[in-house]
Amino acid sequence: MTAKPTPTPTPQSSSASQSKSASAFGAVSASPSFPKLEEEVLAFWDEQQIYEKSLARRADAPTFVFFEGPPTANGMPHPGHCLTRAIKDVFPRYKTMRGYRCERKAGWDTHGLPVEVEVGKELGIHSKEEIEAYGVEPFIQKCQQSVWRYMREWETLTRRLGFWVDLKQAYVTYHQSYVESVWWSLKNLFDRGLLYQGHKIVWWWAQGGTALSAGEVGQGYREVADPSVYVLFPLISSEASTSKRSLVVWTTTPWTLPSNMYAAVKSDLEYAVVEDSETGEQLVLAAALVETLAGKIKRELKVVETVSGASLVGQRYEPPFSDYRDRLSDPQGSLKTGEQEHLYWRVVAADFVTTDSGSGLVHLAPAFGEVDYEVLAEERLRFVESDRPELLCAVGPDGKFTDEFPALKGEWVKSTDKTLTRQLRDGGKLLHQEQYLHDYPFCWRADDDPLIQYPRESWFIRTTKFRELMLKNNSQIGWQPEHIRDGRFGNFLDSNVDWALSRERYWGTPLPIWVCQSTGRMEAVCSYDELLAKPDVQGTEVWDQAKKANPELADDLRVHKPYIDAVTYASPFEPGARMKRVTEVIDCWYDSGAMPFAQWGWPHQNDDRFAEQFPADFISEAIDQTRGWFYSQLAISTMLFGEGASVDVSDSPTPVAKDVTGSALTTSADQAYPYPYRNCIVLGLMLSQWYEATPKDGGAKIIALTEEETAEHPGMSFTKKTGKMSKQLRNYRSPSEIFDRYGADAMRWYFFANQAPWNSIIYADGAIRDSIPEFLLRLWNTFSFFTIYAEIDGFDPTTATDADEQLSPESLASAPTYRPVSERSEIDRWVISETNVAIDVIVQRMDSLDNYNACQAITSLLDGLSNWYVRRSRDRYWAKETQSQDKHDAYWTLYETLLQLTKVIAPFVPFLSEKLWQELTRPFGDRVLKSVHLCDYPVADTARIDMDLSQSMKVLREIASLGRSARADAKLKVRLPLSAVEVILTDDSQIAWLQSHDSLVREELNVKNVAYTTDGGDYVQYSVVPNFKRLGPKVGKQIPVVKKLLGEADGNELLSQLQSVGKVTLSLPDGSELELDNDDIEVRLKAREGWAAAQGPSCVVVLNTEVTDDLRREGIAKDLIRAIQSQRKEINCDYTDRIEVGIVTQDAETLQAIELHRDMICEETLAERLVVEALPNVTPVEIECGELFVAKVSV
RNA sequence: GGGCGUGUAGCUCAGUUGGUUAGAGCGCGUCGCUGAUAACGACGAGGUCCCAGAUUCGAGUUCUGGCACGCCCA
Repeated sequence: MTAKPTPTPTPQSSSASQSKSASAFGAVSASPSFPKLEEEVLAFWDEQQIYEKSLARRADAPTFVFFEGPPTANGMPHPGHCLTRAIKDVFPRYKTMRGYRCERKAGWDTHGLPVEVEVGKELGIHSKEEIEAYGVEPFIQKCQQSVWRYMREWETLTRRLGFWVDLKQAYVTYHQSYVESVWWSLKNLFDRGLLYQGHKIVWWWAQGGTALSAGEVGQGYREVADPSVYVLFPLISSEASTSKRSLVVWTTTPWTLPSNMYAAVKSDLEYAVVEDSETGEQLVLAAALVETLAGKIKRELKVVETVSGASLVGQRYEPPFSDYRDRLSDPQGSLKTGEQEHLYWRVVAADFVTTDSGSGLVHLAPAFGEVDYEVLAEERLRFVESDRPELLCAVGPDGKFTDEFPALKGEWVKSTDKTLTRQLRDGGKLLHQEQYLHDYPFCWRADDDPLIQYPRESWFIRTTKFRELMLKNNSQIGWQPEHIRDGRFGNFLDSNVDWALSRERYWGTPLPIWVCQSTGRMEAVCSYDELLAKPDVQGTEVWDQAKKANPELADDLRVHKPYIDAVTYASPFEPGARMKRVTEVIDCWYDSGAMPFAQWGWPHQNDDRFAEQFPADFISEAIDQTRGWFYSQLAISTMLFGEGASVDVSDSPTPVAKDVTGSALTTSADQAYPYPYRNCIVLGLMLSQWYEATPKDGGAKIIALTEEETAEHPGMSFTKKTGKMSKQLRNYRSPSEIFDRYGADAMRWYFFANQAPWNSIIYADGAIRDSIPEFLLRLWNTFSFFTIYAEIDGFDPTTATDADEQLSPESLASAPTYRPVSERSEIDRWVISETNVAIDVIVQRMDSLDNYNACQAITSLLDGLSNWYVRRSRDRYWAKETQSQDKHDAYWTLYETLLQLTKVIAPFVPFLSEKLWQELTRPFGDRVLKSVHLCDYPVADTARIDMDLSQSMKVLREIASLGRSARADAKLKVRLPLSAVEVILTDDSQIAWLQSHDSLVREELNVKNVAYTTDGGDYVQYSVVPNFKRLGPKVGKQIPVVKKLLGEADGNELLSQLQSVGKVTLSLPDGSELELDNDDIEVRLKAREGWAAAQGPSCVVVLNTEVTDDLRREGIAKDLIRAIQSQRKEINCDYTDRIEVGIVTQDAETLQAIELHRDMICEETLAERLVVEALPNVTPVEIECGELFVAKVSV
């Protein structure tokens, strides 16, 4: 093994001969503060407008279209938002470097109930009445202001994370131009007959006076105990003789009983008439539930007869509360068949009735249940139009009983269960009562308010008409992961129902429909100007006055409530009548879905921008957006621009949008599917991981985010938890704190490199911290190593006079010291080959939107560079001769590789890469691009890829690894030289190459000689196994036999047969013979017992364990060198400081070692003098064999 | 109740078209290195691939049925 030379040259020669470039790279901190570095980079980007420049460079390039799904800036961002924004950043950055123009327009979702709730909290008000009392005008003004409250937080996060997006040009959903785009689209739908009004049973927040979307309802489910009552509905018998008989009807919502209309059975279910042993009454219920009920009421129920459900249908009963019956007197109506039937209080058939719980008879109050309502709808169809049953509803929109149920008028229904139950009991109509645990929705913003189902008049979009088109669209979208297409999203589209569009709220896009106050006929309006152009417009002064009173008022508010409601005009449908707007605003999901065109204010403006920026090539959000933004976008775009849209338009009887605006609507219908986004990465949800302890005194829970933090609470026992991030629990670190502690790159890298993005990610604080040494610091160390020696040796890349502004590898070739790669050493060619292989993989993966595997390739490249290339090349940088070609090669190779790597990682860790770029290109000054983000992404140079070399090096690394393993087993430390190792391989294909490049192995393993052979009979046992992949298809069922035969045969024998004849022949039990060639079988090695050996997949490494005196003394010398080097550091020697060394020892062999290896010791440690006595005025350190004195020599 | 997804080492996760020795990082243990050093490296231990069936010469991978968890919807 060659001695490890010291860093050279001397300080004098260094500064003298290389003064020009010696400071070229500058000093690099060994332990950088990444957060601080990132702040500097941010300032640099701002100052130099790098983002703007990166776009400008691609002004004429093909587009890569990205849509920003607008976040609702209605709360503080948490780590989950960082993931979304990081993914949204990495691909546009990558595509930009790959030569595309990728604009990134930010956007904000500003409308909706969440904002209203937030403002309500601030004002201390809750219900719609309170808002009305406060005043709609000041209320929506507050809403508009509130939206900006968290915006700064979001902008700070966005910037600090390095998410490049144009915040200055952000689209905002309440802006007039945006609202008018939405109006245009709604008018289009209206004119095509796709907007209609209907009844809908909705989940209703009575206190807030609004319906909640399915998503909102879903957020509020929690388990509660509700009363479960079995109520008797006495049947009205036509035969007076039969004894009293009642239906047993079950419900968990007693408050709906006053509005009862029917009782439902299932036709094909068996029902039993039983006699109550106690009262003698006859009860009707599902036969399957008789025993259960008997158990509950602890009475015997004797079955009198059984009947089918169908036979019960049509029987009439007395409703549990008689108010309606008293008032309506149990009317009859004419069926379409001509017969008469009672409108209410009959048994009807319904498929949803089960015997899972209850009694098999279900109370129907169609006002308060969607399925109940459907039954009513069917019933109505049986009657002639003038005689249909009305919807009975004794509850007002405020959730309180109305005049229809005078007994409890004005009472909040959910608190009347007890009273009602008592009344039933008093009336002898309550058979049984118990508590029932089930999930029930509450208002997600007002925890204490249970929701009720309630009928509302609502506007719908006929999306069901577009189901097939949406599915077709969906089928063409590149979903990541793919199962979204046919799974969650596909199923959702499959079961599409019409979009309930309207909201009876205040802060939202107003529904642009005006109604004739006389005829009720309607028309839609697509812009404010169109409205103003209507005949005899009145009411605009309301806005004018508000603006006059408060000039600060945003002009955008004029298209909002209440101002827009004041605007009326003359009805085109009847002379003298006025047109007045409907009162509703729309679902803010519609706003977000309109974003592809509304962000440009299209079609009222920006035809060209829209044409160019639609559809998107790439969008990404978390999986909760499946029914949100992913759907709203797809639905709206399909309806407006999809196949057949223009046909619908031309068929429309009323003037359509394109005539009003002059914009061509049909551009889209020509475009190919898919709409409106081609690719979508669906991110998993982010969970948190933390440690939790509950104090014994029952105080508040203590939350620790890392294991270390738990130590701050001695005596507490913490349990590790994984779950949702919770604002209340504060079980996650705020993004800004993460940035301050670890930096944005650390977080980004963790997100990109640790799991496929669609998995739910468990955010663990420690995991982000860990990504620093794993990747960032390792890269930094490699870079720092380079600068230290480049500095010392005065490596000057600017001698490449033709270097281009991106320092591409080709252009560096102009340097006089630059040799073609093919002429450089194996290890240089290897690392360059590996780099190009990695680039090839990374580009492929990133083009497929696969950041995870791209990062894997980066990690393994960095590992090769740091743990093999640099480690094995250190001697070359330390070599004395500063101008040797080998040294030049080493620098150029490392420099190039670092440059390439810097570009490769730029989209992932934009800060660190920027810093590296600045440092690496510093010698070139203004000749190179200011930012790595302005560079082109590297492209693999296939000419530099050498797969054979790559394969051989892999074996070499395996040999080194096995050698170390064998040393460890034999307890022979690496510092002790050994005379030889023998490497036994299965075949000779790589021996020649290995032999000619064995210095790496000799150095790595600290051995004098390496021998390679395929003939290792003494050391190893051979065994032969089938190559299943190849033989499987060939011999099929014989495989187990072949395997057995090969296993039983003598491996060494088979091998020699194979080597001499090129094949082996097996005699199978069935008498046939099977010939196997080299590729059909696989030779395996196993080290024999008794040798210091280790085996790997392709070879066995055997150590010669004989330690001669010479070897032992050399080992001692190396131990001494180590001790001296360590002491050099201890006394703060500079790299090039000279020292003198004294060693005091009684050990004769150590003294011999010193004499024998004096030169090597001095050379390696830069010792000018080495004596075997104490040095005066120097504090000694203990070493194994005595005392060591090291002192700096003053110059 | 329905849909979708997940289940692999102590932890967090990979695992391409089925191929017989299931991988990485962290953590742990042992050792090494000591001028890339508040770092780093090597080696090692650690697995019933959730369970049960089926298909197949061969299943972590395909199919069926369970179980557990998560999300979405009722």
